[in-house]
Amino acid sequence: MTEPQATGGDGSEAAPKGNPARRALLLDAALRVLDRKNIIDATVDDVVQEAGVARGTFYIYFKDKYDILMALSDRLNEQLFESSHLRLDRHTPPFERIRISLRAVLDAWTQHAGLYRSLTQMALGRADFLELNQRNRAVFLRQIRSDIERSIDRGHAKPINPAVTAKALAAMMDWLCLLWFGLGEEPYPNATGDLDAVADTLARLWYRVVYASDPAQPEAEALAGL
Amino acid sequence: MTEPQATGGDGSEAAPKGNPARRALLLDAALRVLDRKNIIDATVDDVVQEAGVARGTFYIYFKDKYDILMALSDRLNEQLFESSHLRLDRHTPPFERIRISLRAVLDAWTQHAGLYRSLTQMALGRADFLELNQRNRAVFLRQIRSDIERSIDRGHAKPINPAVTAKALAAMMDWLCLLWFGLGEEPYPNATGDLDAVADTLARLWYRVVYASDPAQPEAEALAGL
Amino acid sequence: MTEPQATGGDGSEAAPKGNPARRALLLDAALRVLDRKNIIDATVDDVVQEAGVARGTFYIYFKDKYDILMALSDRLNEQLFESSHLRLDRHTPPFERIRISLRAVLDAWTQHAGLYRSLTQMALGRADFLELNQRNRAVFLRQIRSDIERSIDRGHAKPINPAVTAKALAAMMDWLCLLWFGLGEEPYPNATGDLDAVADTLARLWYRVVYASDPAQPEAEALAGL
Amino acid sequence: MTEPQATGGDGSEAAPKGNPARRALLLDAALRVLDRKNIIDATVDDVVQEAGVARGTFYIYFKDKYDILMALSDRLNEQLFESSHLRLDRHTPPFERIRISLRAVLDAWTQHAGLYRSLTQMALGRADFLELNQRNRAVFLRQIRSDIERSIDRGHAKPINPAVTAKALAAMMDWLCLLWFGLGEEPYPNATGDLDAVADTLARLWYRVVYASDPAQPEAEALAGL
DNA sequence: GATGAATGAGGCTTCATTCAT
DNA sequence: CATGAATGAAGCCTCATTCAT
Repeated sequence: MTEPQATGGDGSEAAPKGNPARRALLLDAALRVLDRKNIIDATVDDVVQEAGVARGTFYIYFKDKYDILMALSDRLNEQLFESSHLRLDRHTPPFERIRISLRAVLDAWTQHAGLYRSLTQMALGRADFLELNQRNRAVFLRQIRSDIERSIDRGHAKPINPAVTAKALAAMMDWLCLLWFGLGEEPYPNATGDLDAVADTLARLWYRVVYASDPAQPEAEALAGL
Repeated sequence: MTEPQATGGDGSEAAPKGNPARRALLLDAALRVLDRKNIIDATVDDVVQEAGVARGTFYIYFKDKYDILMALSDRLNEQLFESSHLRLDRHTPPFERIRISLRAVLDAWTQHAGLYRSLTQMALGRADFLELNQRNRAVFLRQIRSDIERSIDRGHAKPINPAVTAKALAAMMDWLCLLWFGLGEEPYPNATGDLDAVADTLARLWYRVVYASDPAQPEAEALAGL
Repeated sequence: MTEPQATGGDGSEAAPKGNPARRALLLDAALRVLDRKNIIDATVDDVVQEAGVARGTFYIYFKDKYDILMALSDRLNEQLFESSHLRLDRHTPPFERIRISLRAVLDAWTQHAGLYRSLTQMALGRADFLELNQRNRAVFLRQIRSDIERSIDRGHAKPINPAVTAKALAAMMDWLCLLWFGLGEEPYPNATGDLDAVADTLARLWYRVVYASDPAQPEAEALAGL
Repeated sequence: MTEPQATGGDGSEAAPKGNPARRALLLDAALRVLDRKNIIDATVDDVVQEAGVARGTFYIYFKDKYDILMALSDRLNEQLFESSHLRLDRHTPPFERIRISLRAVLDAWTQHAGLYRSLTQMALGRADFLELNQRNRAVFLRQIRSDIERSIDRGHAKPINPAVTAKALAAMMDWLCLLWFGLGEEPYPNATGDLDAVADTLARLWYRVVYASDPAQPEAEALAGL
């Protein structure tokens, strides 16, 4: 199903050549283009016009439009990593932990929907982007899975296959957010103005999956979370 | 983000032109092509070569490659509708109902993964395919949602936003299956040989979401369901 | 400049094969099509759809769309010949003769503008249609020329090259009518509702060319002509 | 027939993209192609082969073959405008004025017959080219008409509808020249070697139309004009 | 480095014409 | 004769990529 590969980006990050400001200019332009168009319809021309540089300049910095998409993905990952210092308190109760994490996911999507949409679209069609996608999800998957395993170990719930469950929950968030932020399909009318409420619902759903019960005092916890 | 649309699928189903057998030949060929390639990389030429007909023949039956993709979607929907006579017994217990339904979903995906993948890819890039996608999901969404609402009404579980929950569960299945069958990413190694086990896990997960508890005697119920 | 020829039509009219009614049906359909479209844009499909017959039927009666255009031209010539019995009285004065003839030309154009337009368009691009066009004009040219020569012989006017003058006058009528009836460019606003007035002006113009003077009592003559 | 109207088409004269020399190369090539073929049969491929450039190059400079035809028309208009400095002396007698003008028209046609032919062919089939054609003729029409009106005002001739007369005379020249130079149909054998004689005849014809008489001393004037 | 004109492969689509039924 | 599906040649046009300045 998949086709030729263009770009690497598998960790062996050689120092990008050329003027870094120019490179950033192109990356930003590409990001704006991807908010308007999807990667399939976007052309190198769209990007250079948006950036206000010449056609050939693009090829100094990037191999093709897929290469710049990879670069955007890499840049986003770096940004997310840097901003993930806001760690959760060791004593935060489980429901809160889930809720806060999911809320952060929703936030990330609101800001990078266009990019995620194009990355997803490419993952559906090319092996290298599928791998990128899998790498990006791997960290979250592992975390979800270990949460589930810990819950089972502690006897909170009857066993459930952690691999399947983790994948299913991750898939749920990915696709729900893609439909919502990437394609404009809100879970319910005007949900976008009410991210907290949706995060709360999703967290409860998630809690039920992991603990096979509702959180102890959901209302209290929810209030405490505000 | 999306561009001008070419193909309709707007319900105005005129009697298809030409020889129905030829039309079917092309549809089947396109289906095989979409198992190998995604819709973006596929060309009209791929389809006519696979079908063994002349270039121009394609355009007797379809407007372009997106039109034949729509037609494949329509045909699949008709097939699914016809084969959905296997209704569930009125007295099937909830967990069993869920498990059997999810198992049917997995089956459908194993057989039509290539088509689903391309339909999804198009939904990410074109408004008309997004609408098609939404129409196709609408029936399932309504059913899931009414199950949840009924469960809440009967006091089985504390209230949870049914709209969000239904969307989330549907999204979960869609994306999990797309990753699995459409992109070869198994939930765990060799999961594909063990669809029943995965269906069981997913059903339990689903049950937990709806009822905030584990099914009474999952093993017994599972046995009874065989 | 010209390209391959398809059709003959050089006088050796073999009896048209097939059902004459069918043939006429196609000719009429083609005529209607040529009122809407020019011959370049018209397709065989347009004609058979207008006629309500199958595609292949066309090729039983005609070689291609140029062949049917030739046939339309031939049919029109036959019709014009048959309806040209209304001969002019031997004693009609010159101005009247001119006026009545030109009026007849205008009438013919109002009725066959679409056909004439397409015939002209083809004459601009293909040698065979140019020849057809020349044959069709030849009769008129000879008549105009002999009128001029007679006028010179009788000493009505100082000599003027009859070949050039005849060609110029014929060209004048052809192109004026093509612009007017074929392309909707009226000589003045609402001229089409007042063909007699235009015919009168053109006749006076024509008279001046041939006789280098105005007709003796144009008003009287005009009245006499009614 | 044509005249100083710099811009054609849509009036939005952005600075033409790309290398002007390349653009001129393509224009020249197209002109040569249009001497051999008419615009209908000509293809973009013909032009690029004649120019010796790649297919895609054409599309940098022109939208399609009709666009380059419009551009050729515009360029010709500019050229004619620049070379129209040779103004007539204020005291040139009427017949001379007419003769010299018509002679100039004949000259223009001898040099640009292929282009005029294709422009005419397009005017028969497309509204935008008809408008272009009308714009190009408008200046001449106005001039002819005002000459006629002036003649009438001065009592040179009995009144004749100036709108119709002007259109008719313009049509006469256009179609005569198109037949002659564009389609090779000479007014009489070897007329092309004797443009002055034809111009003289046409001028006399024209004079008769406007003044309803022959010029005072045609022979003397003609001699003076040589 | 930066430019942007030039390239040409590759896909799309129409439509005249044939031919088996 | 009539049909209309099938054919495939012929043009169109876009866009990723190169390269001389």
